[in-house]
Amino acid sequence: MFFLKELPTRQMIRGYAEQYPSADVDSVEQALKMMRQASLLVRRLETYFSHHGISQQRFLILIVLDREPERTSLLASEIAERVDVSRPVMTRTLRSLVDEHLITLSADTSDKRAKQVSLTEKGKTFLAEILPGYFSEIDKFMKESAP
Amino acid sequence: MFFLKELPTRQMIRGYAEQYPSADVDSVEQALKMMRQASLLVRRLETYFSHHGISQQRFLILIVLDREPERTSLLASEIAERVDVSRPVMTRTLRSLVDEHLITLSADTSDKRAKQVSLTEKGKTFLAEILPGYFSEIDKFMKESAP
DNA sequence: TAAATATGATTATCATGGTAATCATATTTG
DNA sequence: CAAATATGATTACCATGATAATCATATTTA
Repeated sequence: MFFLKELPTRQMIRGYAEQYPSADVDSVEQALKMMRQASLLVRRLETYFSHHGISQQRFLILIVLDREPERTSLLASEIAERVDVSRPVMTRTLRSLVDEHLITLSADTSDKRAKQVSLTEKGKTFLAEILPGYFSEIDKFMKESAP
Repeated sequence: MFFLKELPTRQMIRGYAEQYPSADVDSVEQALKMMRQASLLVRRLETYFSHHGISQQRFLILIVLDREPERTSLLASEIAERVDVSRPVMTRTLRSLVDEHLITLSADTSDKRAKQVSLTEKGKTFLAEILPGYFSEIDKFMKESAP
């Protein structure tokens, strides 16, 4: 992440922009601000999650499973693709969710390599409990940092 | 980080917003987009840095040292404060920068606990080499993701 | 000033991100 | 159809974030 408090000055960006005339000082400055803001929000949300014994990554997996109305399960690789995280990370994170009984894994009937992942009832309930607070944390953050 | 590809739908956010009327659907949606965008940019920059044998964190330390015109060194704790990262992370990262001869550490004369951190000539040169590419990566990213 | 508290840095430990390599099974292709 | 290739999942290993505890030294306070 990117927590730098004092961003590079416009002056400094301009100095480098001179060497690379295509670089737009405003858009670089905007990008740096965006990374800082997003990092602060992620940190805030991680704190929220930690108070509920979960993490952003585990939360996103639950969300992705819950959001699939026409399917009762997804492959681990499908979740990794949607959450956009590497498969080894997925393997590890799914294990921790199984340990907490928030999801279950089952063998795929047509592909012996694959694993189907489903939300448990506990997982659904838990998600429903923490989601309002999640949105409310985001909302609070945005109101605080508004100009 | 936050890489979720398909963000929660407005519909879904609205559902939770109903329970928490203070939550503004637009600002929540904007926040989710911001986290995703920033995460993608951070990932892009980490790739850039890895091609140069450095990391975002190590880079930011060099930047902070370089940006202090009236001082030749900063305390480790001052850098941690500016980069907004925990001190144990700072200790570890400074060690790797020393190993690569990009900074030097020296004892503080007035406080025996403290360590002064300075950029080496190699550190200054290296920073000057990678900075233009850094800004240009950001600029490219912003142009790509512009509407 | 002696005791209590605070601070700079570090160590130990844990969580979570990544890539490379591997295993098992599917799929494609010669 | 056998060999080559691709894919789902995992293991091993490394980087980087955090907190708690510790050590040494400063500073405050009783």
